[in-house]
Amino acid sequence: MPTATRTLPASQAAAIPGDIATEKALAVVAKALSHPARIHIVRLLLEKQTCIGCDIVDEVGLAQSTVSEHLRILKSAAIIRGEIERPRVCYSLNPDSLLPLAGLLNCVFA
Amino acid sequence: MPTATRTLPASQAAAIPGDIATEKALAVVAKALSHPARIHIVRLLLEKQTCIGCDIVDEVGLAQSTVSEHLRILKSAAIIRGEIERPRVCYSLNPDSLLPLAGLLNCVFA
DNA sequence: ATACTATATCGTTATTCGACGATATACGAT
DNA sequence: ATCGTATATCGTCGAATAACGATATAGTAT
Repeated sequence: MPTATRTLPASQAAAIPGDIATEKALAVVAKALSHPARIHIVRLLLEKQTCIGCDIVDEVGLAQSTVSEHLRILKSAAIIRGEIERPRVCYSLNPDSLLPLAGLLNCVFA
Repeated sequence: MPTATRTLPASQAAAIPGDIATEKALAVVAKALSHPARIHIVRLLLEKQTCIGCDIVDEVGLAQSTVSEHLRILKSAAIIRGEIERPRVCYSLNPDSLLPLAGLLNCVFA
């Protein structure tokens, strides 16, 4: 996971992203983050880098099927990735998915 | 973990926010941003600093009652404020409300 | 083969959301 | 007092969400 080349300032300093497609994309990411359990999962992956599903279930404290659904939602927004290691799945963050939203928020504080 | 102390507003740099209350608060802000029309409104206010409601209605292109509801949702998350100037309301961003979410996202890129 | 583990999917239920038109409110102007 | 403007609220409807238990899937171990 090479972090050296992440270009935060460049992508953020730019103009406020304006087109409809971008707004929809931002809304999709925000919606994926719009539940406490999913925030919890993101925070967990931020701390641990990677985590297998069953540990996430324990940590979140909801039914396995419910957590699986939250993971599916995060995956469908590309916020996390799941690498299959049967019978487990090893989850990790995909920071790129958060860049547009981070960019918008940084515009607020620019 | 993240070692970062980028110099944005000081309140962002800290550790990953952990407690349940914070997670709920983050989810509330994310949910308020989880609709394209509301992203549009935020972006608009970012560009224009302030904007009266009827101009937002024109810009967003949904029914007045629908836009009013979106404004209500943004207001209830404290993302925007509405200053009454009868018969208008002058809306503006409240950046403070976005700090926690911006902080979390910045942790991702730290 | 059988059993166990981890995960995903299905079916159901209650709740919330998003959109709209219609109506209410509050003010300034005529 | 009536009209016009800007905004908020109400009522409704269909769609989406969140939660769960039950079940299916796919691998590993015995």
